Amino acid sequence: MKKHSVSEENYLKAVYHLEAAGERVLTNDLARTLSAKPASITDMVQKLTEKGLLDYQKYQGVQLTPEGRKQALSVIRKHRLWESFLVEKLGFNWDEVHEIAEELEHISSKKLVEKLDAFLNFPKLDPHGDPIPDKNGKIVYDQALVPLIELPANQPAIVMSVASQSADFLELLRFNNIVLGVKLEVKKRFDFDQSLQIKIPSRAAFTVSAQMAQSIKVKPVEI
Amino acid sequence: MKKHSVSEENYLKAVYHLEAAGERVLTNDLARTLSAKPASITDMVQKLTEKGLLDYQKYQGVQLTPEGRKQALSVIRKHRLWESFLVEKLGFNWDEVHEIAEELEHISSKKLVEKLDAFLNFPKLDPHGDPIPDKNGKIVYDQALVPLIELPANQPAIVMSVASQSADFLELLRFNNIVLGVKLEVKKRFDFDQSLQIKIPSRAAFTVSAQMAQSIKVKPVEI
DNA sequence: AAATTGATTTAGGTTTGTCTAAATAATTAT
DNA sequence: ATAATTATTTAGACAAACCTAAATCAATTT
Repeated sequence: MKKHSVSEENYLKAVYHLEAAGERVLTNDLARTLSAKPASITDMVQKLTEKGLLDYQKYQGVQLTPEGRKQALSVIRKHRLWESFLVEKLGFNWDEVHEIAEELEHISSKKLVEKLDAFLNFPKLDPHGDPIPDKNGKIVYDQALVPLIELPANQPAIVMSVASQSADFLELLRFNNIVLGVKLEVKKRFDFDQSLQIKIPSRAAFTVSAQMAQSIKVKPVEI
Repeated sequence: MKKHSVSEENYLKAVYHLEAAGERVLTNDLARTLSAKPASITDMVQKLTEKGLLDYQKYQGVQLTPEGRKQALSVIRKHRLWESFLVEKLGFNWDEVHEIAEELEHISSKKLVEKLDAFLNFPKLDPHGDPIPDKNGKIVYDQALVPLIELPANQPAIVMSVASQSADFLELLRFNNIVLGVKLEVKKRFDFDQSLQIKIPSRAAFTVSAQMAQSIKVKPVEI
């Protein structure tokens, strides 16, 4: 288990996240998420395939090998632990930690990660509600989570997680005072643009776009 | 105030540490501390001179410019704050934090550094007894420190700082149970090899080499 | 089935930070 | 003062990770 460059780690992480959406990951998708040109992606995935971390086939995109997935999960583990540290211990807001964690996740010391984990009391979720893989890469998803867009009307639910870390998205969340743990209900859905009217107890109702509602994960609760 | 590459930061740091010893810093000295070939040093110091961080003159070595010194101190500040964090909060031993801090010192967020500083309660010294520059690069040296080798016999003193982070050096310190804050006296000096016999209260006396005694900084105390 | 469009790959180039080998300057010893 | 030694610089090369432009493959439309 040697160490990889920052770039290599970012490629593995990107493939991991894109794979979640389904089948093989295409060059162009990687180009978009990594902000690089498709030609550069081809170079790099070939290199990572030679190292046994990806399985690449011309024109057919890539897949993580078991070893590649293990590496990706290790980076994601570090990212989420550092985010937890920044919020829990240093008092950052949850919408300003992603960029910093993008740097911290590449610090290599294994011992550091384990000590950090212990210092944080072995958290299961990061500040955005995403699960933190354990040291063996095991990751526990909450099966009960659904995107807000799929929540039936008048079914109370708790906001558990958000599926994007983009600054624009988090800004809008904050504008609407949506934080993890808040309880809400869908009051109305507008077929025209799929937008939803949302009610949070003791606040005025407001609407969110379909795009927003897609990225907010909630857990329905008993009535 | 733009950001610099990891390599550039390491060059500035190396020049800063070597400058402490006296006048201009020579290519070969940098080659040694940075583990690079002299030819590579020449290239890089030329580049840093063009950026206004170093003042380089052919065959005459380099000096930090005010801007270069400011950058170097910023990196050193981060290094020492992270070392403090690793020891104080994560429970590392002082002899295992240097390598990790070499990576952490290059994390760029200014806000992170200030929050970390506050979290640690604005420490003045790092775990090795070295002063931590403040956010303006101001650094307070304890004028009363002398190398153990210069301590007169039978003059009690407190170990305040060590002038090397090498693993071999720290291992030997540990072997002799020398930690920061410990009180000791020189009992005898052997002219043959300049080695010293040291006594620490309630422990058997032991000897240290001149090389060791050079790197241990102590503060004499009243009798 | 041919043509157009879009995705992907290839070929060749750039920058950063390193290297080796050869040339030159500075220093030290004779 | 000259020779030998050591330090430094120059020149040319290389790997990593990116780029642009051109070529090729795949998918879709007509």
